[in-house]
Amino acid sequence: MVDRQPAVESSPEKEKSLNFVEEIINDHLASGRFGQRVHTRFPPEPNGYLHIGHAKSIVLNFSLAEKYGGFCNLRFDDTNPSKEEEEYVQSIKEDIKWLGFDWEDREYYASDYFEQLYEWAIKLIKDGKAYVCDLPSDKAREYRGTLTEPGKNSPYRDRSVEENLDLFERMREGEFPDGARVLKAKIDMAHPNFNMRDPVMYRILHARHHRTGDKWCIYPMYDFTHGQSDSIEKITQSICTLEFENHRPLYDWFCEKLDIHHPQQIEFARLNLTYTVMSKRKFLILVNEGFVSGWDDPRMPTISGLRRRGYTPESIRKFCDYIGVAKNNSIVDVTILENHVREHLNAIAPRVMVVLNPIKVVIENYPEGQVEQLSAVNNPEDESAGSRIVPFSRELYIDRDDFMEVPVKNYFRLSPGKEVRLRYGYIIKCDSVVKNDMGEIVELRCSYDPDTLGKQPTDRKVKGVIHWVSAEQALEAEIRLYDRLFLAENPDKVEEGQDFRSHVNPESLQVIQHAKLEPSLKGAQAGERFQFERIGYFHVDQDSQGDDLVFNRITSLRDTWAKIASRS
RNA sequence: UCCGGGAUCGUUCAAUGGUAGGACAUCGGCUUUUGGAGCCGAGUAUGGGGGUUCGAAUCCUCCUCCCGGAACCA
Repeated sequence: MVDRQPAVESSPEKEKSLNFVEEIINDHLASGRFGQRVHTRFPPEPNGYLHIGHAKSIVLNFSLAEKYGGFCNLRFDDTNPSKEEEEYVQSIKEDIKWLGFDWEDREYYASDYFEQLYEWAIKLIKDGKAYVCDLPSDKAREYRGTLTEPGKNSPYRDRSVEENLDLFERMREGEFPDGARVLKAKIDMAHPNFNMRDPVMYRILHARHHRTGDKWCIYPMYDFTHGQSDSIEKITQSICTLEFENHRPLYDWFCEKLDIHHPQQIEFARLNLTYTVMSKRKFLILVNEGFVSGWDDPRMPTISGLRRRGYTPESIRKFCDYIGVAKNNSIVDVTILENHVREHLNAIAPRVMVVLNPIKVVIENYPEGQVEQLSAVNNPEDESAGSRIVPFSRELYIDRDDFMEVPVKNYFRLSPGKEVRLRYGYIIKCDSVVKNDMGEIVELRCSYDPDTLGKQPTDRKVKGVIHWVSAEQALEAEIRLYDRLFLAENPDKVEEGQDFRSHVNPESLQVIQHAKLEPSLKGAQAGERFQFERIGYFHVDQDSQGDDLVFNRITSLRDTWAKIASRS
């Protein structure tokens, strides 16, 4: 494979400091350990959906390859047929593509290496470095020793090479039931690192594999697969998470004993986020017990959940880049993620006016039947986004939050006798309040100042600006207001006898059925994102059917007023 | 308890023997037809003790705390 040109150097005056992985790579480059090559890989097990934590690894591996002009492979670590499925392969590929990365033709599967792995196992047996062990798993556990006591040698440890070869071949032939025998590496039962106490290389598993079918009934373990797969693919830096640190000596042992290309394993801290959980097991509980609607529920930190929520791939990539890579366990504040999507959407999302919780406004001095077409800017951050027309008429809707019968201090929206600016429109004044028998406000009677369209009155200052929708032309839609799934910063921190379930936010989803939308939203397509002015960013959900639109709240706008109001 | 890691503002990442810095969060101000966005400013950190050095977050040493490890999972 030819090397690519490194990505264009960023401006030298703004030199970004290197993370520890880049420092290691630079050392390798300087020493020439792998020539001048950088070749990484992202190695998911196809046994679940990808989440934001995987995104960190994906971004790291692919970006490093790009930065150094190398390559990044996609390799499925599919050595456990009892847990893996084709469905997951597809979703993983889709998620990586959506994030914006391309593995080109380098899509590999550990299962493609099974034959080579088998031959390498034979070699180790012949070299006296592996043996077939008949100890059942519970016995094997006893022989392994404990944290403080060394293990002891299996009684099968000194079988002859011939016997081992014979037994291992018969394991492959399917002569023995699951669990009857394993192939182990002969290392050191007294090693302080458990992974070196004669680790299992192969187990018997009469299970159908999603790619190799029934060809095999013995499957290699992770430790006997991963390093060699890296080796076969001529990987240079094999980047994984911290929990594999203890496996590195074994990774190195196999490469050495097999005398094959030997990549450098480098471990980094996985991503943790506040107010969420990040494990397949917990996702499964959330889905199975109905806390969420599925793996792609917009509250889930899965890639598919974030996608459905409306997050942009750019913002996720930028976030991953921003949080950096290090070895200390950290919990990243989820607001940092939210800020990244806000920042991106602020630049690209068209603005529209939507009233979530409508209250009718009648402008009594505005002619009945008259409709004015007002011009509204699509995106103040992007002049090229142009403008659109919004109809204005005698009857409108405004949000309930934008009116207070008895205003609190510093409230500068609408209240009796007070004025407010209708965004892109006129200044109106609330003259009276209409209530029903229950005392609930059903309507506001107002008057408008015709001389305030596009200009500020000279005799007074009107500070408040609110959004609105013309009643007759309004569209209706379902709006799903998503909030964080957990109320606790760390959902796993619980009282005795409880678990993360007890921290689930019962109000993480609030559905609004008949929100009022400005008519320009007609024809909005699933996947489009908008800023509802003064409210937040919203994504047209796939549940939308033609004119029956469904919007997901991606994230709210920063709400300074809410902050002030909640303080008092 | 054994082995392997880790410890810097509230959070996260820098500073690689030479003024501890940025971002987010917080607080204050300016500006604004989004209480949005933007702009300006403020406060807050080297886990602890010893040592080396003119000088230590950085090197040495002892201690403390946190994380991971005893699947025929990855």
